[in-house]
Amino acid sequence: MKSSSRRFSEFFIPTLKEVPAEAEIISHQVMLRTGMIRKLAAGIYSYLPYGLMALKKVEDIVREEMNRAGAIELLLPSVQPGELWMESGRWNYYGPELLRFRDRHNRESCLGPTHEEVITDIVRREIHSYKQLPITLYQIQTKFRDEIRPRFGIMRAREFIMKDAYSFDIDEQGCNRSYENMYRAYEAIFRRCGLRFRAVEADTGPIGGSFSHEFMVLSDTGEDEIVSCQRCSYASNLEKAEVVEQGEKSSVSEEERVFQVVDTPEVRTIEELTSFLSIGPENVVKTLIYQTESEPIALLVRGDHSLNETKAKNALNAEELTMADPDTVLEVTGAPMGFAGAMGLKVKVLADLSLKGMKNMVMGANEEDRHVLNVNEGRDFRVDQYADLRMITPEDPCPRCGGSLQFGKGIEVGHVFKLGAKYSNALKANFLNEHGHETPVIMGCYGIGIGRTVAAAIEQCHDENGIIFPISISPFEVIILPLELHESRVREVADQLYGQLSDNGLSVFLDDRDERPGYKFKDADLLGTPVRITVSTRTLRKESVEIKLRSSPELNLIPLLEAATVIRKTVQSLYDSLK
RNA sequence: CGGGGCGUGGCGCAGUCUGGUAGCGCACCUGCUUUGGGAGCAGGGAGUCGGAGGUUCAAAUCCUCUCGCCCCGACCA
Repeated sequence: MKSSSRRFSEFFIPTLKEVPAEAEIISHQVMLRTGMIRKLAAGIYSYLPYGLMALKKVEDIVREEMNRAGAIELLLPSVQPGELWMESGRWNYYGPELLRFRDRHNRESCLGPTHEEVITDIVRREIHSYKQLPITLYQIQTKFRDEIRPRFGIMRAREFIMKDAYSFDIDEQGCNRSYENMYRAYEAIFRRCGLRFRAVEADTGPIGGSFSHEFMVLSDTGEDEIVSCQRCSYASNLEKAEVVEQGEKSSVSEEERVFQVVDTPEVRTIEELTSFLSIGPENVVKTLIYQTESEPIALLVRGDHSLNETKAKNALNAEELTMADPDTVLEVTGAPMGFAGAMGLKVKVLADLSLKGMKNMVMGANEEDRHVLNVNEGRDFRVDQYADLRMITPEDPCPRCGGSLQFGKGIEVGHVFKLGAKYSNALKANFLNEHGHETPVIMGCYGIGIGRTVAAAIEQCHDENGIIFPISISPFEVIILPLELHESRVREVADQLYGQLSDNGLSVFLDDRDERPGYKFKDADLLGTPVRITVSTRTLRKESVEIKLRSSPELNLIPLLEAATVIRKTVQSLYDSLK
């Protein structure tokens, strides 16, 4: 008998009737109610048996697809020496998210939030020749990131399980192939998990690297905003989405009018300004004073646009970018916040492309309670550099094909990066190429949040009664509910079916608790097992059992003699639908 | 870290303003009845009221400090 089959009475699934107050989103609520997880501390969870089973289902799919793609599994330590992080330069860069401590010998250590350093260390020690490349290594392991604010249960925990893979190639072309290969494996993985997802272009963040895609599960509870093209396959994280400036703006051909200062008492925001002056926000230049790690700078965007800090950071090549505090604003502009303008600024000025050539704009006068009208670049202020600095809007066209864009939310469950030689250079992971030259290995890295994938699946597949598991990640494939345990025939048939299906390799959950029918139905719905079999005196009167899919309200009777076969086929067809 | 909120049997909450025997629903245990959508009756067990200090004849309740958790923001796979 397959060991994954279980009897409720001999298993441990502590279900909850009421929703714990701490849970906000559906997946968190339902994972607590089904007894999948329990919280130990903020962002730290115990996985109870039912939750662990779901995690393992996802892990198994990930392993199969990674192995199929030629990746090789290993397991790296979670405690890592600080030394290695100092060598890569991330000891200082990573910040408080990296949980650091000293061991008894007073050696700096940390809990691994990711494993580029460790894996690169292995490769630098063991790989010396192009003949050993390419290679892709992966692990499924617990990570720790000391998040400022963990939330949504397992969705954004401090301790979490992640599959991380790292590819090593002799050159860029090879790395691109490895990247492609992983990208395709990811598509296969999430498809098999029964998820509606989209791969989007993304910023690389602190992991670094040259380009990257995020795999987003489409869900309104997602924390990331994504845009996708309705016509072509373009999809992107909102913060990464390029804006293509199209055509000439109406005001570009205008005559430059006479510069004019106006009194605007207590008018600070764009809304206040546009209603005070009765103009449209597109005629206003927003002057934002920011602070990088080295200097204050001014960023200009149009009044109806918002600044994309990621783009600004990249355009400036800055490591840090934060809104300047009121004192800095006063120092740079000579005015309190709300009246900043670009005229006469000593700091570097970057402007969004949409402002290029715009005439007779309105901006702050760098003087309290004053704005200026008819401001023109060149004549009245200077721009050091034009760049794509703003957030894309629903009015903007697709940067690839010009089609219209759709905005939505997503949960990031996977991320693939092309790292290039960032870590191999820092850690001197070199090999000898076929010409005998020492060359850095070219790396890629690829993560999947295992727990987050389970949570995202629940977020996407549920109804008011509980989970509707895609069969591929459901802890059990079939749940059997014998309704009247005191009836020996009911119990016998249920037991027999349980044994028979289990022997056939199905994972079956037998609810053999002496509970009333309603209670069992509710729990079965909560747990979300795809196929439900009910055995009762009523069904046995017709020498049948009842079959119902969790995903459909339809009830059907199947004759006892055919039951096992029909159930097997039903399960199989559910798997087939995920291919 | 800034703003807001909450800590009272396992879970969900009332009681705190106005100090005076610690309560309700669910869950749990025993018995009987009940059995197709979270049963009924009867009986029962279970709480340092987050912690420390203080005020008071008397503190869940008032004061001070502290810890934990949740939400919003900044941050982030």
